[in-house]
Amino acid sequence: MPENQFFQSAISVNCVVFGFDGKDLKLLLIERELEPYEGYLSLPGGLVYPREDLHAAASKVLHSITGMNHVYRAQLKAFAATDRHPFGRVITVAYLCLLRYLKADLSESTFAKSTKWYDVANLPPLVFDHDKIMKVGVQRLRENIRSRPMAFELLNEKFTLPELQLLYEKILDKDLDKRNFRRKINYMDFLEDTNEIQKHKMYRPAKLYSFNRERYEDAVSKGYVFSL
Amino acid sequence: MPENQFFQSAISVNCVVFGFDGKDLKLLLIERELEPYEGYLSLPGGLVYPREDLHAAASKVLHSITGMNHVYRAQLKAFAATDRHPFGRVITVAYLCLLRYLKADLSESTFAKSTKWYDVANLPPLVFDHDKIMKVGVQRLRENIRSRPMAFELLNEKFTLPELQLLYEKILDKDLDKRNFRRKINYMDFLEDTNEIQKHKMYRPAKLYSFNRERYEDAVSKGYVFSL
DNA sequence: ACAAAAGTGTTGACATTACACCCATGC
DNA sequence: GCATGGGTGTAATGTCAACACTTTTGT
Repeated sequence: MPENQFFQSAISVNCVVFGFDGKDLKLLLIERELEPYEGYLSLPGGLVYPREDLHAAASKVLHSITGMNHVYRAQLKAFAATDRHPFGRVITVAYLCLLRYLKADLSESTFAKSTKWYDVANLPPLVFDHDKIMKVGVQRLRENIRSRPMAFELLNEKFTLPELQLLYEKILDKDLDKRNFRRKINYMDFLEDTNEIQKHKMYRPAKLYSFNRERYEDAVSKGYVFSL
Repeated sequence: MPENQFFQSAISVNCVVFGFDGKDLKLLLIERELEPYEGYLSLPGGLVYPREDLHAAASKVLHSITGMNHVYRAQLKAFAATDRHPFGRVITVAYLCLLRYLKADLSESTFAKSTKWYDVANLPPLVFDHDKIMKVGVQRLRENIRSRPMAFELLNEKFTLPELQLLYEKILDKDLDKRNFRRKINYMDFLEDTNEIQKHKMYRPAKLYSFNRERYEDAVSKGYVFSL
């Protein structure tokens, strides 16, 4: 017998969505189309239906604003301050999401007035407690990027080592030594030289590499631990 | 205007409570006094009142079963499978809790038939998805114990180095080298020799140390990172 | 004096840092 | 041929792992 005072909360998901445009780390934000705070900037998210799974709800949000499926997402943290939402008790579970910047189609978004990428280094204020959520997301990304192969989710399937290094530098907010960085890369035999090179550059083009997930998983099962 | 179909969920907290008896890593479990699953073993927890904060709810649970306040607790993860509770949609936020084994008074518990410590290495089955939650807790403890000063929450204010080392060995489930372990300890000047020694031992007694949190925080603010 | 666990340093292997020049391309 | 960023090795330093004996206590 449910005690009714308890079954009166709502559950939502919010996505801290990172992208990389080749120069800066970006965060995907929407201009809210619904009350409360219509027109203000917010993390993408939505209420979770009574019979809906959280991962599925996060996927739905991501699909609706980017047109993409199977995007990397990991649970970040639950935020449940009693006063975080004006309509009542809404507990939100935040997800850390990574996707390939260029593949996101931001035009077909249905529940936002606009969906845009913003520089993580220079973010506008957000509604509710989304500033706090975003900060936890940035910190988690920073903590995990060196011990997990997350960066490859943000780059194209084929990427160059200068791109990879710059991404690490932007996330960690510090410069890395090119030769030391590349030495570590060379130990990773799941990073494959595609024998292709970049085109349309005004200077020496870089080699293109790809991340072979099967070989990575195989190495992990043999005790390998990622470290960059 | 709230859409009512959304405001029908309940929020609960569950605590993965670790202790250390000097020999083995322990988990605190209760025998449920309420339906569903009355009499079965479960993580301590409870529903969160509409105007109650999650941290406060976790504190309340911990106080009610141990008589202790100000116990270490950190949010672990939210669990929200649609079918995890027979009475309806109940999202639970799990907390990782650490406390001093001997200080817990398990006699005065009000909402459980019994509250007992169980060996983490040899646990009975638990209700709902609590097995899964417990496993995430054990894994998180393992991941974090080397990079955060968490072990001192599990030991008495004054502890010996053999105790500390054994605790690490139980959590990491591997033997550590005594001399290498102690060398790292010696670098930590926030671990203070109390100039006292153990008593009532049939062999050479060990020195007692204490963790000076102020000095630790001070070192952290100067860029120190804990590592053991 | 014996049993049991506490306490103590050195060495070699490995990983990390610092550092400067030549190379390939488009214009 | 020049401007631009891509690509490459080595030496010094710091960190980590392996290893055995002496000390202190209670009985």
